[in-house]
Amino acid sequence: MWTPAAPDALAAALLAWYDRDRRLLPWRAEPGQLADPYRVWLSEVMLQQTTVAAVQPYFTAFLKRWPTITALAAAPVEQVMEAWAGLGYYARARNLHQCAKTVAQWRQGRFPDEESALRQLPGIGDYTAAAIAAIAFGRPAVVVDGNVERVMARLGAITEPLPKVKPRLKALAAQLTPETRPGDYAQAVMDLGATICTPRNPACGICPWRDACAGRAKGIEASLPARLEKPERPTRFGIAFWLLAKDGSVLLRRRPPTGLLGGMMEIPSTPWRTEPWNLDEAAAEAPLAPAQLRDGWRLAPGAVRHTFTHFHLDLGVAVARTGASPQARGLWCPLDRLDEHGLPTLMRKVVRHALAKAY
DNA sequence: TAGACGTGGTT
DNA sequence: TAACCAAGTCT
Repeated sequence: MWTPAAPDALAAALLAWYDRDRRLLPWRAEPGQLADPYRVWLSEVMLQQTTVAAVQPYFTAFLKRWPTITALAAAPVEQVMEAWAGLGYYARARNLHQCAKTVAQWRQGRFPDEESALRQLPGIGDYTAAAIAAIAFGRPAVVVDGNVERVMARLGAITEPLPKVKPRLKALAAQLTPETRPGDYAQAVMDLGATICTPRNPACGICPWRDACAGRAKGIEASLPARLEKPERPTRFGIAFWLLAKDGSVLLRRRPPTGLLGGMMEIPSTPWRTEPWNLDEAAAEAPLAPAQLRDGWRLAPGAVRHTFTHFHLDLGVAVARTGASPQARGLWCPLDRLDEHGLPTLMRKVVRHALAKAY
């Protein structure tokens, strides 16, 4: 296995680059300082599989609304879900709130300062536990995210594919992790991956590790890390029901607490299945029986296309009107108050489609 | 353990 | 345009 000739020198070079070129982000402390654990935790959870640009406004809004972990713990989970709407991976919001309650109730609002204890909290896995231990508590934890995996694969010219090669990449990362300023070091490697050692067109010419990089020396850096082929994404079909009451409100419903878009509000719809639906067949799944509708269901032209991690969704929108606001499983919501429910992006697309095509 | 789990920017 | 993939975790 390839090993760096002088790991200490590499870490030092990276820290020097970081001190000069680091990005200014609202959750970061000054170089050499430890950051507030609450901010570190909140930002790291938001940053899971999510870009810095997407996270920034949410981080600011959360911190303003819930300045401490105790305040967050005291909030109803529905409000946390609503504030998270649009960020994706909604189990994170539920776990975030559960974690806040646990730390507030059992630890007086103070996070554990060790990786192993952090790892026990909901929503905190290997990466996040190491990141909090390093960045908020100065522990020399080995922080490995997608950036670090890419940087290590290139630095060591490691060509075996992910995910099998993860342990090797972590072992290399461990060799390089310094005892001094481990939090700054962790953020520096991730910054390096995000800004220089990028997935495509890495800027090797300005990389502080260019002279040590075995991948660059072999000219194979752009192809690393290798990955196993992913199965292709199937397409699923559904029909959403845009049901308008006489007073102009529409019917919403809350999804089950776990699973896809778990706990979020939605426009009711048929199940999402592999076969397309025809309107008559779909109407049997509607939240209101045909007898209670003024006319029948009418299919709006076009459809909403949305891509999830593991499938494409083709969602038609059926429209109908009804009398007053009859009993239905769900919540009648005035059109101008839809925002207050924190609809996930897919459901915002359905709203936009209905408003554009159905009036 | 491999699949479920969102979204938006980039190419 | 469609594929790729980003500061992962959970089951």
